[in-house]
Amino acid sequence: MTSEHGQDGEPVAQESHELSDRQFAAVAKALADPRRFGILGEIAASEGALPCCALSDADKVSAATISHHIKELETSGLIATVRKGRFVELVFQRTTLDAYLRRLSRSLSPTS
Amino acid sequence: MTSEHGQDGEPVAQESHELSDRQFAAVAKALADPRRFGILGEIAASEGALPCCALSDADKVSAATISHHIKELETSGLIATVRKGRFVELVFQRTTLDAYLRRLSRSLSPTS
DNA sequence: TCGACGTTTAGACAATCGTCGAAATGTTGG
DNA sequence: CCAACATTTCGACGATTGTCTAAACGTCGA
Repeated sequence: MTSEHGQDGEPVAQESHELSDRQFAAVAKALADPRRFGILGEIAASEGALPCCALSDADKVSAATISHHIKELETSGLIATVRKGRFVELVFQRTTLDAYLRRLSRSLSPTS
Repeated sequence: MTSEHGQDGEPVAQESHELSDRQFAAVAKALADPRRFGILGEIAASEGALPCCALSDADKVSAATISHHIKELETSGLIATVRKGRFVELVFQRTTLDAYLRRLSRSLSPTS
């Protein structure tokens, strides 16, 4: 599953557009856990793609926990996943992060 | 105005510098709850200061809950509180938000 | 084919979280 | 002084979360 997880028919898009309220909340929540943020940082650093098992956290927590965090990052739109045989490539979605930063700035700016 | 109150003994006070790892995590967590983010938005909107009881959420949840969120926002450094008689003035700390945005951008940028 | 490997799912558990009501604290005005 | 008000603290509750183990799934190589 390389796409998203909308549940009420509202698709969770990852264009350079604005984030829906739901996706904005999902991104904020995804960034709130230090371990998850660390994983995201690693994915963002290795621009391109890397499999789950290459994450440095892979030997700090169980595979199930990694999978859980990956799913949450994907649901929020911060990363995309691409199956490559046995592996799953993790791709950072910078557009989502940028949209989050924009909305955060905008919705807390004095002229809002 | 740009320098924090010199001799108050207020807990969290930081310049427009970098956030510590702990404060970065605290800000991320503080922003992760929609209601708390809404409260922060209201505080940021009324640039200057407003008391807790003036928050629009004040009639949606109990006073205890408001107080809890206020404390979390204050602990993270996103707002400051100033007692004004019976009231507590809430002051948005834009420098903290800006520092958070900067660190978020920087730590997820390709050249990190 | 079969077994090893990467990943996901299911189920469970403790910790944390958002919320509440009630009581306490502190402050102002009559 | 006292009553009303703003806020905080306390203790509790259900929901969510991060984590685990065990099992299942899917894919490759020998």
